[in-house]
Amino acid sequence: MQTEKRFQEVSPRVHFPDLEREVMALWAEEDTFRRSLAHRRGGKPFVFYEGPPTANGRPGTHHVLARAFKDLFGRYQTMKGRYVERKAGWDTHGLPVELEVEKKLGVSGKQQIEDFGIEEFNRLCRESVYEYVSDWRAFSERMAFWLDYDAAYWTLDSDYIQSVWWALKSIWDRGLIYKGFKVAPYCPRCATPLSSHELAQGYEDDVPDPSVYVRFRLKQQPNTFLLAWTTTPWTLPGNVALAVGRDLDYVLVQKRSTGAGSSEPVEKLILAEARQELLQGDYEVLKRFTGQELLDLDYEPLFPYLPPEQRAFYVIDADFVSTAEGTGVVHTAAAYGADDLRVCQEKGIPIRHTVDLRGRMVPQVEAFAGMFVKDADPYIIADLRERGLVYREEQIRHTYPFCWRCGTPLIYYALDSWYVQTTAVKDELVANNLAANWVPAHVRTGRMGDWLEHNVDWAISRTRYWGTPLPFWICSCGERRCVASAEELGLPPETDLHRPYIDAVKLPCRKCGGQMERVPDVLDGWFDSGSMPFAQRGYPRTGADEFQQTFPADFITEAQDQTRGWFYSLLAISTLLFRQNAYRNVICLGMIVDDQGQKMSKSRGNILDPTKLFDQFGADAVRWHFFVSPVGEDQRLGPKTLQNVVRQFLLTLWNVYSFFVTYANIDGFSPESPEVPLSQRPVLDRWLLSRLDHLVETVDHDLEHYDVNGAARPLQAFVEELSNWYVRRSRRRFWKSESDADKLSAYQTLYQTLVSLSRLLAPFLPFVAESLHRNLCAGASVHLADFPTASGSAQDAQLEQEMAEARQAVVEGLAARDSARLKVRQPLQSVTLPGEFRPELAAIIGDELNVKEVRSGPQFLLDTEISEELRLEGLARDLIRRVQDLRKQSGLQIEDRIVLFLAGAGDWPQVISHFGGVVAAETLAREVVEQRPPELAGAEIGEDLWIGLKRAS
RNA sequence: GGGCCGCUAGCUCAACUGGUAGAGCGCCGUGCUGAUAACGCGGAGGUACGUGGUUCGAGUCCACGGCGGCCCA
Repeated sequence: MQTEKRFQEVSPRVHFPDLEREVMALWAEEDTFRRSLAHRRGGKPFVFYEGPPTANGRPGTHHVLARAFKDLFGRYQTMKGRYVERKAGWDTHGLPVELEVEKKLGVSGKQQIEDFGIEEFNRLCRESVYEYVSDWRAFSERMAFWLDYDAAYWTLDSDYIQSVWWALKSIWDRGLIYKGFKVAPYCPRCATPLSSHELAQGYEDDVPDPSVYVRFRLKQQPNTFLLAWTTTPWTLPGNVALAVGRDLDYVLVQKRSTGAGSSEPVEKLILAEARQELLQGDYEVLKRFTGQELLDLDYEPLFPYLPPEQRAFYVIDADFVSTAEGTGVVHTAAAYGADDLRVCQEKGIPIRHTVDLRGRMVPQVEAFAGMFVKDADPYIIADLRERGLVYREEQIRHTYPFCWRCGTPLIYYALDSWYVQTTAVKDELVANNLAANWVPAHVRTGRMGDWLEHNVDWAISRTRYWGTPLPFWICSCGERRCVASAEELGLPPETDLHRPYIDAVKLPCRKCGGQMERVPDVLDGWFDSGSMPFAQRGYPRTGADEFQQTFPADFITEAQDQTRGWFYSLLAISTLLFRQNAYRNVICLGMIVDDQGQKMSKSRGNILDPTKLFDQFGADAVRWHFFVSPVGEDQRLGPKTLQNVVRQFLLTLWNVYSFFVTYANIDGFSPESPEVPLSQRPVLDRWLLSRLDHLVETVDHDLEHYDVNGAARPLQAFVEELSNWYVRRSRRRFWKSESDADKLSAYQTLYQTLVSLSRLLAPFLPFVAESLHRNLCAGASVHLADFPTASGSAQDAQLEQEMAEARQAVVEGLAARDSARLKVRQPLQSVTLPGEFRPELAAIIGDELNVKEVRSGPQFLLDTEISEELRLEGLARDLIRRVQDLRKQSGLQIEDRIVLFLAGAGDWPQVISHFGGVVAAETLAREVVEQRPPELAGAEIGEDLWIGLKRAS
């Protein structure tokens, strides 16, 4: 072996964030990502779809989770030889962007936006999107998420929009797009529906509202009334039905007569048996029955304002009826409740408004026309009271939503909405979902399957400004048309297709020759992102080949809140257009919660800033934490957890590596040295290589099957074994003076292990693995390397088993020493172990336990007798220990040779004469001199011994 | 109100299909160290969210309830 340093010196004290920045610089300089792509060009594609983050707001720690998983498989499959195109994408449309611009402008609500001007408003929305993109890119690069940003797709591009239009047109042509109503929380002052996100911001507790129990007279039994309850009397003029539960129990009751004589017939009331407590007075139950018997009974409308076009004003069955509150008979106003609307649509009951878009009663509701809904409440109650239809009235306090902008009480209101009739393909959706491999498996039939079982039509329109404009044109004659491209409108393909420009485009009506106008709504942003498999190619106008080669995806991953989001929109659109799912494998990740298990939110102030985590612990540490934590479950994350990852795993790995480099340089180890055949390597090496081969097998298999925990946890366990058993047991082999086959075998084994390990770890820890690999492999990037493959031939299950038994024997031996209060430095004569150990393992056991002989016998027995010879040897080992300390204190290098000076009395001369050679060998002393030179500092050990040393020249 | 997931040591989490509850961190004692931000051995620490049930046997299967998370209503 030569003495030149083959490997760059590695400090055991490493600062991972700094290391990562150095690696990033290297990647930038060498363009490693592109080279990794070019390297595999022509390989079988592995198709990954990037679920586009909303380019609005800064990245959070939950984004690290998803991006770590995305990156893991991209790198792994690349190393397996696949070509993994990783096209970035940006979700650029939607309400969050609009709200941000509203905030910037200090305007709120649709009226103010329109006053401000849609053109300028949308221009600012577009601008706002670009502001965050550089943040996102820097963040992603910092965590080593390799993605092709230069080829990113943008949902706001004209090409993208036209692909989406084409998709809508295809669905339109199948007859699966229709216009209907959708009930949404609505602010009558702002004249706008609110998203669930906005809704959540405006709830107030203890809001007073009227609570009214109303009599509905049965047509066939004018003396019998159904009792129904409402807290929104303004919806009563819109009543069209009463809902009961088919299987709930009801009673017919009558007040006990207080005496004879009254000629007035006594009224009978119907309500749920469980709700009788609300009755005022002494009632007797005349009859009990289930809701089934009430179905189809007609009742008298409370008001005459809605002459029915079809059957209405009768008792219907509904699954949402409960007896938790109210009467078990639910007043149903088709246009003012989501349940109401749904059940009326199912029953064919007509849906008509009694309230206009400003929240005022329409003219047809004569007595209350023009009143604001909340103002109309007392008048409506009074009207009913006068007619004897109010059974009971009071006030309640409950939680009620208000507009987060203006404080106006919200109402639930049916608005025109465009739908995709996904229920028409429900069976296909279910089947296509079942064809996908879900991780964790339960999501497939659980969360996702359940959602599909309860599938409702997809409301795709939004009455907003910044989004893909709906390509629907309507004529006053009723003719409707869907457009699939700019060309169809006579516009160049690169035209900005956003509002307001598109609003100005009128089309001639093919039917009546009149002018068709565009439906002013924009598209639900989920339709944008769910269209990405083809829209990112501009398909079908462009990119047909690329699309066909990259559909469906082999793999996607996002967090579980995407079940109803992207996971669904991809599935729904692909099913409608291509009759299959858009992805084959999907990992559904959990949410990030703080170390208290609470959701992270700005208002709680428990948000973890990922860049701070990267600066403190490094991105690899954060990534690794996610890979070993249970996939698909909530992830608790705090600084302590990450500190643990660094100390326990990353530093352990690093120190093994640093150890290797230190000694390999001292010894001039060359990776090209002729290989010691496996069969000739010592047992420890054969054991490690067997473990390694098993590890390769496990990691490869589990990554192939998307089992990230299954791959990461054994890696962590291996590093622990490597450090705390293999290296610990092998240290002497590395730093002994002679260069023999044993030493070479140790170097070759550890080198081979570290190289394989760095390749195994590359997808998980791209920075650390790169740093190791480059130094070990003459500057070659690990991300251009092949993933290790298990040979099988190195595996020796028998040996692994025996080693496990040997380690167990060591554990027991050390425990026995401890309870006999015999410190380990004191040699003992023998230990007797049950079972046979091959000599090499027996030697290891003897060394660990510091005993001269390892015998086999019927049971465990530690010989605790200390002979004079053993006692002196124990002193010798004390001496060695002292000298080593002094070496270290004196700042000597590990390989420095010394001259050792000893001056001792009592036992020491005898120790030196018996064991001086051993002491010299262990402490790298060229000579041992029994004198105390006055110029040497040295150290007094107890009363009888002085030691000193100097570097040998 | 509904669906899914989780609840195991102070904390973070394991335990293949039912078979004596484990690890890491933290704590205490001790040993070892040219062994690293260490490592070894020993110890303290558990009514497994609760209640019922199935079973020779339940952390594991079933039912009901509680708490947390996500989604839907």
